[in-house]
Amino acid sequence: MADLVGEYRHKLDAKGRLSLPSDFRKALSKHLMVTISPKGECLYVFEPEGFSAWVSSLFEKDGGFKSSSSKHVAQRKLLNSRVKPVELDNSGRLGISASQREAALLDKEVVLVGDTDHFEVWDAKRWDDFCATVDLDSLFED
Amino acid sequence: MADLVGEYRHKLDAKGRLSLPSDFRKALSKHLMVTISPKGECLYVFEPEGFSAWVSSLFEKDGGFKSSSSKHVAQRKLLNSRVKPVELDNSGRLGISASQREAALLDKEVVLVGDTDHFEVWDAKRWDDFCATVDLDSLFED
DNA sequence: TTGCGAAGTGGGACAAAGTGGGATAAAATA
DNA sequence: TATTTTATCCCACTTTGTCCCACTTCGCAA
Repeated sequence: MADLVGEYRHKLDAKGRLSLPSDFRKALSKHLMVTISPKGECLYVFEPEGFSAWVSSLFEKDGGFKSSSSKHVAQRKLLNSRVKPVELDNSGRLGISASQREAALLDKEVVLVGDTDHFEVWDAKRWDDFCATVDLDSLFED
Repeated sequence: MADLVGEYRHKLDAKGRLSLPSDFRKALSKHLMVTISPKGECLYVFEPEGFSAWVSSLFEKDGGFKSSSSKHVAQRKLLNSRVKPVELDNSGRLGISASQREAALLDKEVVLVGDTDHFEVWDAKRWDDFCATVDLDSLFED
């Protein structure tokens, strides 16, 4: 699979359609999974296998504990309920449902952010605010 | 079989009919099995094979204990008594009996939740309450 | 600069999905 | 049997999504 990187500022049209950067389009298949990020601040877009792998990875941290506990069953159910399969149209756009747009507060101006195995869709202003909170300088201090 | 995911808000009409999301309809046959969830908080909808597999799976956890014990016989009997076969009508809707509607406290506003091999039917408010109790943040703590 | 193709955007026309309700047939009650 | 009730079938309305085409912008090359 791909290695998605970069930030792209695109527009969501009146019908909720979002055209992907051509780099993303080349790296991904036409079948994608869109889900609300766990904290609800943006949307994640995966390929189907990537989504499954991501969910699984969330449950492997507790040292191999299998998903039998009722807490994990509920978490898994919620994660699965929030994902929606979508297909790209003939112009390479994906339709984002009204409920998902609302959940991530997406307006017209959005930012697509590559993050290795998936990309994220942010409201432009929200993304700018997020960037402002990240302190890169501390990486270079001694 | 299918891989049912996603959350869909639909309405139960005055006759107790429920239209399925087209994604579910594509993934399932017209013959379905509706049963009250063990805890009674919603309905489960399976394909016939899926229902059988689910019941069987419930009895495999006790470390290979076969269903010979009278307790298991009774449990199996009860589970089978609570399931009702239904067929989709020509518009892709399934009729939910009055008794099952009551059991799961289904009113007009319901939520269909995909969960891999089956989907669940929740009263909308009840589902929202359930979601609110699930803590996803703990999956991301270290 | 001009021409060309690819990328991003917008919108109209049509089809499908979800919903509601009336008419008819089957079942239940008296 | 007559009457009420329940369920099934069919049609219709409204909304949403899909498909297709067109316009614009940008970059690259002749």
